[in-house]
Formats: sequence, structure tokens, C-alpha cells
Amino acid sequence: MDFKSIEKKWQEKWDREKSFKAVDFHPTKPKYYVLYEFYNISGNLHMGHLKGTVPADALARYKRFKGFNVLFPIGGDAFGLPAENAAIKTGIDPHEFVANGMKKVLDQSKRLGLSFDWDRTICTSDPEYYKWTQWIFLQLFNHGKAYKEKAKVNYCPHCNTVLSNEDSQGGKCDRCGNDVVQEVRQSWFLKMREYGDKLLANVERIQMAENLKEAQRNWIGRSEGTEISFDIFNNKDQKVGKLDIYTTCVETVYGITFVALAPEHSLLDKLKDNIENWKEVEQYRKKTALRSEFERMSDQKEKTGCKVEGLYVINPANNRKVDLYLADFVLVGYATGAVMAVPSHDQRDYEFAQKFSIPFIQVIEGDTSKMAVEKKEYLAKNSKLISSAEFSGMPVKEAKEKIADKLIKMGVARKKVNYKMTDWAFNRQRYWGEPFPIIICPHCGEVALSEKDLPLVLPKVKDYLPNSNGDSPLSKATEWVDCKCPKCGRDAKRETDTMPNWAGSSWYWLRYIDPHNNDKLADFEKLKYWGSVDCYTGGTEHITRHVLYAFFWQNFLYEIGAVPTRDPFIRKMGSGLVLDSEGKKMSKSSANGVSPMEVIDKYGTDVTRLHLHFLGGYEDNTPWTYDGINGITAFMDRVWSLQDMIKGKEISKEHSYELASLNKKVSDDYENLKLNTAISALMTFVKKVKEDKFITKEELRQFLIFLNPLAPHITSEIYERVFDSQILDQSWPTYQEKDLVKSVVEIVVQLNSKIVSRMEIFATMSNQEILEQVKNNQEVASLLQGKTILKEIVVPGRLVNLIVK
RNA sequence: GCCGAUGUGGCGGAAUGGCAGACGCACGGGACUUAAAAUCCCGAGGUGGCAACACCGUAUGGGUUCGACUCCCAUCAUCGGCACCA
Repeated sequence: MDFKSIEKKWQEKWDREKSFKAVDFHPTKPKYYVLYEFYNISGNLHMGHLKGTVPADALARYKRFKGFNVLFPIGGDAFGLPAENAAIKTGIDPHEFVANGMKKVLDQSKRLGLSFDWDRTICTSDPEYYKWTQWIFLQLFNHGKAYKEKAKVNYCPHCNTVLSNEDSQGGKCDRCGNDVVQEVRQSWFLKMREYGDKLLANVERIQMAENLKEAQRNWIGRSEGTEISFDIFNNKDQKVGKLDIYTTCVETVYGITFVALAPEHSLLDKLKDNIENWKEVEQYRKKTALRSEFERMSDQKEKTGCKVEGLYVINPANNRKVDLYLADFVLVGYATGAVMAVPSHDQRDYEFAQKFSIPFIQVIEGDTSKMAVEKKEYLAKNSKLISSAEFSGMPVKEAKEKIADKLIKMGVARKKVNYKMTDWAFNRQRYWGEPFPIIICPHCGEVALSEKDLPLVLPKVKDYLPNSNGDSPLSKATEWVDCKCPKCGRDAKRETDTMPNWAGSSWYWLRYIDPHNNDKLADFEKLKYWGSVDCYTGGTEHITRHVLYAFFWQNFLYEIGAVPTRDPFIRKMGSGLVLDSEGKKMSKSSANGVSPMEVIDKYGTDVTRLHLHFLGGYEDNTPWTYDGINGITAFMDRVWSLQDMIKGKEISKEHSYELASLNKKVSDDYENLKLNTAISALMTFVKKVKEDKFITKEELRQFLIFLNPLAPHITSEIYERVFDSQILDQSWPTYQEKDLVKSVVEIVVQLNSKIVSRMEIFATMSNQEILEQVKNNQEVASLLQGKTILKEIVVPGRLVNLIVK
């Protein structure tokens, strides 16, 4: 049997007949939206793509049999580095690179037998698409959620571009892996921090693995605390300013012995004239400026700092004078960039105080002789306060609230929530991205284009490198850059930075719903019909970037009435990685990589699909190996040979139980993307049929449908041959609950939890009847002689356990 | 350091608190074959025993339970996330 020609035949047929077209507003079928994280257009598909697409495909095919109107689309994430780098290296126009790349991955997808609705294919670098990415940016801008500001941003000197925090995790550029530095630059930001609580609510609502949820919560980094205002005085005891400090440990306020500021803190410049050791302060600031924030964060051993002479603050809780220090462990980007330091109860403060001989005031019970007694410890023990005025002797948990109340009543403090997540640095000095629909006018500032001028098309250029002054490559396209201000009509220039490649992926699932709409990002009624994505598959590496961005934009679009729901996805299934022989992630760049196309050429698509997913669960990492693929090939041969074993028409009594439980098993497994156990259940059924040396026509029919989501080609072929009709026209077989119960079952008989016997009983028997049969059993009866039964445990269909003495 | 997930044969991996190791791979034996491959049949967690069988076994140590891979506590290891976050 020639799998290759069979697979080709069916792939061409599906393509020709648009077999997997989703229907808007289907009159009878309920909708189901399956999404796979679209392709980054960079080259060929790799094994990782199989790991994510095939389970989604199986789910989509299963749901169609189940009578759902399934939307299962695909597209290309095309802006970004691969195309830009190819352009720089080889001079190929990124437009062309992407067009070729798209064709390649779509063709390869067809060879994988994926049942996408090809008519909805989108590509983020297509002006018809990015018109709406720009439109969303305009809305963000017009609603005050996008702003341009001179601020410290992550910058990759290797790629010559600004990066977001999400793109600089661990201080490394997400793209090139080189160290990221921090620079003050004019940058665009989206007010993502403002959405912290809403994103957390999305995290709670979505169905997703706990470790992924936790990663997102960590990234958002919400904390609740108190912000306290400290008055600042000069050495003539004149009040010269105010300093706000955020703390989550207000209970330690009586233990403050110094206050530490981030070296970059703007207060220093304001109070420069009062600072007696300005030279020293300036030097320290310069020194820390040379080290990136990442360096400072990773270097935790040696505390460095600098005392600020001539200024002090007053602790409002007890009116104590407190010295002021600069310390590079204080980060300017978090909270107010200032810390109230309590050496006895914070290990960092402890080390800093030791180094600078700052006194300690212990305010909570515990042994602070070797290290600080920190929050975690004293909260767990609910220790008592000491040396804290009227709060001394109070348990921490109570004191925490009472002290906060007191300070709030005094008017020097307020409750505050903080996030580690920052606003999204949204501009890149790149050619291959969405141009900002913004004109920079020397008189009016940043002026938004009007919606009717969208899309603002990216001009074709010859030179893809950034300007030597660090400006974006687009700055060289002067004809495009020079324009008139829409507000005042005078000469102005376009924004020449482009959007990050995450922009296009932050809303693409919405566009699939109405991909060719010229008036709206998608028709609202269609958005309502398709709703949230029911199941979103893809890798886990984007969980703190793409998925959070997706939550952010969907919330915003919901708030401006552009979409009907706050939740982009109902369920997110994170797929594991395919590992190479070294145990490393297999990707296109991996040296030990195996191309899915090469496996398909040798073994066929169906076998390849089954083999990879038989190796391990969807969420687990799968070490790739050819070992075992022969077993899959043999299984498929056996499936093929079922055609020659048909005897009888309807479901036989020999197989009714097996068929019904197979139905239940694979249904559950497809729903949960557990393809490995679905495959083993299918194998077990074939084994049983082979043993019995027959299969009835109806049994084969159902079996083919059960296998079809995994092995769509061969099952389509056999179906056509045997039944002279199309498998895709069939619906999922149903079964009766009674078929799930074997009429006769073997149970285990235990005496004092030890197996002593096995016997067959009728499944319909009551517990009483079972017990009777067990006790009447000769073998058991002899063992029971002279013993008293203390307890009888019956687990229907499984076992009887008699506790005797 | 904090948080999360995971830990089962030679290997990949199965098991709503109820016969651990399903389903496969690799392996051993047999059938077919001049032979090999393919295919088919049989075997197989470990230890002891010719055997029936016995004992031990799901990272380690405790606990709950008639019964624990599964639930609880502690420890260890691996992977992942966050990390001087005030």
C-alpha cells in the first residue's frame, strides 16, 4: 500500500474542496474555536510545530465530528528579525522573504495534513492586516494609553534597538542573546502597568497549568503595601522637601535606621544645593550608571552605597532623625525608588547597615544576631513587636494594620498597590515592523493620523541598517518621513521607529474571525458569534510576553467597545518541547534537529503524527527518537488490513464493550490533547480485533472515525474504499451507557487487604449478592473458617476486601 | 533565596484512593524461510525457587486509610519561572 500517494490524494482533495471552512453564524451548529500560535515566518517548520499543531488539529477534527462549527485558522507572524536579518545579510526584500516564507510554511502545513481554514489565512506584515494593528495603536494613543517619554529603557547594542522588559528577561536580548544595557531614550510606552489587576483577573479565569499561571503572576508582581511620606530637612533643620516611600512591611516602621535612595533618584538634583558631599554623590551616581540594572541585580554579594551629607528625613511614626544614603540595590524603576531600611528585619538592609556601620533597632522578636528576622519568618510565627511605642507586645498581624491605620489617620500614609511589571516599551529601531501612525510636529508634538489615512504603508527601502546616530532605518527614507502636520499644516516628520514584532500577535485571533473586513478590525456580530478562543495551543516560552500582551490588548479593546469579551482565550494549553539527542530544545537552529519533512518523506504523515505524539504527553517535553516508529508503522499496516477481516454488519456482542469504552476514552483524550493514551487505546482495540479474527462493518466504521483525528489520510482512504462515502461527512458515533459496562467482570477477593482469589461476577449484582457469592466460594470459605469478619468492603466491579480476625 | 511542576522497569511512558508497570520500543524464545528481513505466536519489574509460590518494589523517611504511585508532613533530586521588588 502506498501511503505517499494516498496522503497526496487526500491533501489535494481537502484543499480543492475547502473541506475545513468555518461558517460564520452557522444556523444549527455550536461554534468551537481552536487556535494554534501562528507561525513565525523564518524558515521551515520544525518538530516543535508538530508538537503543537497536531493535537490542535486532532481536537478540531474531533469537534467537527461532534457537530461543532469549528474555526481552526492559521497565519504568519512576519514582522521582526528573521526577515530583517535576511534583508541585511542577503539584500532580499523582506516583503519577498515573507511571501516565500509564508508559502513554504503553508505548503508544509498541508503536508502535515492540518485541517486549517485556508481562506482565513493572515499575515501580520500585510498592509490589510497591519492597518488594524495601527488602528489599535491609534485607539491606545487617543485614549491616553500610549505615550512618548524620555526614559530609561533596555537597549540591545548588538541589534541597535530598544527592547521591552519582556524582551530582556535575565538581562539578555531575546533575539541575539547578548547583554542588554539601559539607556535613557525617547521611547513609546503602553500603559500596561495600569492593567495589572485586570491581567491578574485574566490569569485567574483562564484554564491553564498552574506553573504557567504562577509564572505570569510572578511577572506581574503585584504587592500590597503602604506608601509613607517622609519630610526632608537640611542641616539647618529647615524642611526642604518630601520623600514618598513604599513598604510592604509597615510593621517595622519603628525600626528604620536609614533611608536608601536609588542613585538615579530625581530628588538629589532638586536638593543639590543642600547636599554637602555633592562631589562624592555625583561620583557614586556615575559609577552605578556604568553598570546596568541587570548587573546591579545579579551582583548581590557586595553592597555599595554613599551617604548623602547635609540631608536627613524624619520618621513620621516616632519623629526620629534618619540618615539618607544612596544604594544601588534600590531600583529607580520600582515603586518610588526609595526604601525605608530596617536592618534588623531585612537581609539587604542588614548587610548594608553592617558595611556602613549603621545602627540596628530590632522591633520584632527573634534572633537577629546573625541575620535579619525577615517578613516570612515573623509573619509565620505571628511574633510580637518590641520597642514600637504603643504597639509593643502586639502580634505582627494585628500591628501591621494598626500601624498603617495610625499613619493614614495622621495623613502621612496611604494604602498602595505596586507591580513589578512595567509599562510596555513599544518602539524598535527597525525597518521591518509596523510604522507608527504618528507624525512628530515641531509645533504640535505627537499628532495621530486620522483613521482614514490607515494603513500607513511601510515604504520600500534599499538600506535596512539603522542610522549611525542610532535612528531607525526608516529615518533614511526622507521622502516618506517628511510630511505636513495634520493639525497645523506645517512641515513635520513621521515617527521613524516601528512597533515591536509582538504588536501583530497581540490581537491576531480576532482578525481570523473576519480577516477581510476593510471597515473594522472585525465585525462585532461575528466577534460575538465566535467569542473567546476555546482552546489555544502553542509553546510556553511566550507565556509572560505574548499571552500577557494579548490579555492587555483584549481588555483595552473591550473597554473601548471594539470586542465583546475581556478574555481572549478560555483555555491555554502549553505544549512541551521536542528535545534532541542532547536533551536540548529541538528547533530549526538546533544542530541535532530532525526535520519533520524528512520523517514524513520516509514514513508518511500519519505515521509521523502518531509517532511523535505516542512518545509523550502534550505538556511534557518529548525526547525525539526514531526508536519505536516501526511499531507505529506496523500498527498502521494492521489498521489497513482490517479491511480484509470484515465479518458481519452491526456491532458484535464480542466488541460492544470495547468499542464503547474506546469511544469514551478517545473522546476524553482528544478534548484534553492526550494523544499518547488515545493512541494506546486504539492499539488495544486493534489487538483485540486481531485476536478475535474479525471486525464487523459498523465496528470498522466507528474505529476509523475514532482514529481519523490522528491519522486523517489513511482513515479517509479506507473509509472511502469500504463504505463508498466520505468520512468527513460522518458524525461521531454514540454509545449507550450500558455498553460501557461489561456483563461479566473479574473481581479480586482480598482478605485483610491481601489478594487471595479472583472470581467472575455479573456486573448487575448488588453488593449483597457479590458478598454472598464471595463467601460461598469454596476457596474463600475455607480461608474464612474459624475467623470472624469484622468489616466487608465492596468496590463494585473491582474488589471485595474482607477484614477478618 | 522565593514560587511552581515533576520523580514509576533497560528505554518512551500508563494507572476516578482499589490487581502498579497499560500501550509501545529494545530484548529473549518459537513458527514461517535454504537463509535473512518482514510477519505471526509466546515470555519478561527485582530477588529466591525446577515449580506452584514467597518476599521486595512507584526518589527517601514518616503519617492517614481496610487499602496509597495517587492524599498529608518532612527531606532529596531534576526541570521551569522570578529574583537586592522595598
